Amino acid sequence: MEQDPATDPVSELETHLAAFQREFPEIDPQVEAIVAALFRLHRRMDVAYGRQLTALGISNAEWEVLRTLVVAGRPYRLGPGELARSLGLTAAAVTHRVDRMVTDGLVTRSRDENNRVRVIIELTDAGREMWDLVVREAARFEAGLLQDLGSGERAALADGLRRMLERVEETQPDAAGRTEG
Amino acid sequence: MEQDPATDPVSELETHLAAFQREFPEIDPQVEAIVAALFRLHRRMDVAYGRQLTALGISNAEWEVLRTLVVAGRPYRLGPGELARSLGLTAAAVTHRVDRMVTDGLVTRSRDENNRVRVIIELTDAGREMWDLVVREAARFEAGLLQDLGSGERAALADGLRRMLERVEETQPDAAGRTEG
DNA sequence: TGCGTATAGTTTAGTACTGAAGTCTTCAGC
DNA sequence: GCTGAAGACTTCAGTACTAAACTATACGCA
Repeated sequence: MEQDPATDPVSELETHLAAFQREFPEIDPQVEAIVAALFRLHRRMDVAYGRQLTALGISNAEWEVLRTLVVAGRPYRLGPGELARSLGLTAAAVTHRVDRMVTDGLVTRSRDENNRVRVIIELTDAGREMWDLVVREAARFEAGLLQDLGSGERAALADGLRRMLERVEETQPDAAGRTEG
Repeated sequence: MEQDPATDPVSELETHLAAFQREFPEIDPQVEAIVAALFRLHRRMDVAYGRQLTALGISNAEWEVLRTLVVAGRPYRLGPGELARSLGLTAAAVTHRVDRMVTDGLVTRSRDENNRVRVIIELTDAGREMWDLVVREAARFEAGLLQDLGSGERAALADGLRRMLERVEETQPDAAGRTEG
């Protein structure tokens, strides 16, 4: 990775973009810059969240389930099938995750007595408290990432991302979004 | 998820943001909007890339290895250790991935005769051709996502993402970035 | 030359996921 | 109220990963 100091790219992102220009000159560098920054940023944030979660004693998988239940609203109950759709997982994976979370006391699993085919996964008080804890930590971290940007710049960023998201949702309609972020 | 039509959010993103405001009113909604859009966009794009790759006959894992070799530049050779660092995987995982890719004819594995501890993973012509094919498809897709945005808007988006990335790299220095995107 | 340590990569054991097969509950039709 | 089909979840078999143990080569130094 050693390079001539005069042209040494400052970041790994620049190295990547330079390599792309070298290998594929006909690709629009601005498009590639946006996509590459987006993927790198996501990756880094994901790693950072993982660390925070580990420090707080839960896994990323458990956190996703907690968040999905909270976003669903009171009384914080969903079936395995609903969870699977929201999380973009198979029902089998949800069965395994919920097994672990019941052991950890974050959720309970019970049969719906009105319709015994259905299973109800419900957030416990401990689960809700864990959620609060994680969200506060994450919000602090996220605010830090954006601290350099003024209100107008944030609005421009949010707008750009939203418009890309609308496009991708049009283009790829059935790729059900897991409740991420 | 049924809601009053008058306030029915148009997208799943808005549902998520509304839920966050409801459950956690003290969080800055603009920050949450940026982070949530970013994660959703990444997820959708990831799914879209996965489909393209499947259609072209390789997996996402194989694609990551091809890209890392190409970005490294001619003669498109790296050792398992370098690949592991770039990809954010363990050396063990690289061993397994390369096993599959050798079978598929995308790369070759050989000993460095000057230093027999080292193993050289080298892109084959077939691997390079596959890379070209994938990049062209991906570039078309990415350009489509950005087609609504003017040059100034793209610059603002790229700038915002880059500044977030710089921040996260400062805050989380050792989370080596895999060569993603 | 030969020993000890460091380095590069592979193998092994264990975890989390997927797709498919299986189990149990409900409901419609007779 | 029995039977068959449909639906919701779980179990099973297989895949890809990680951490840790292992193997083999290289290097420093007497």
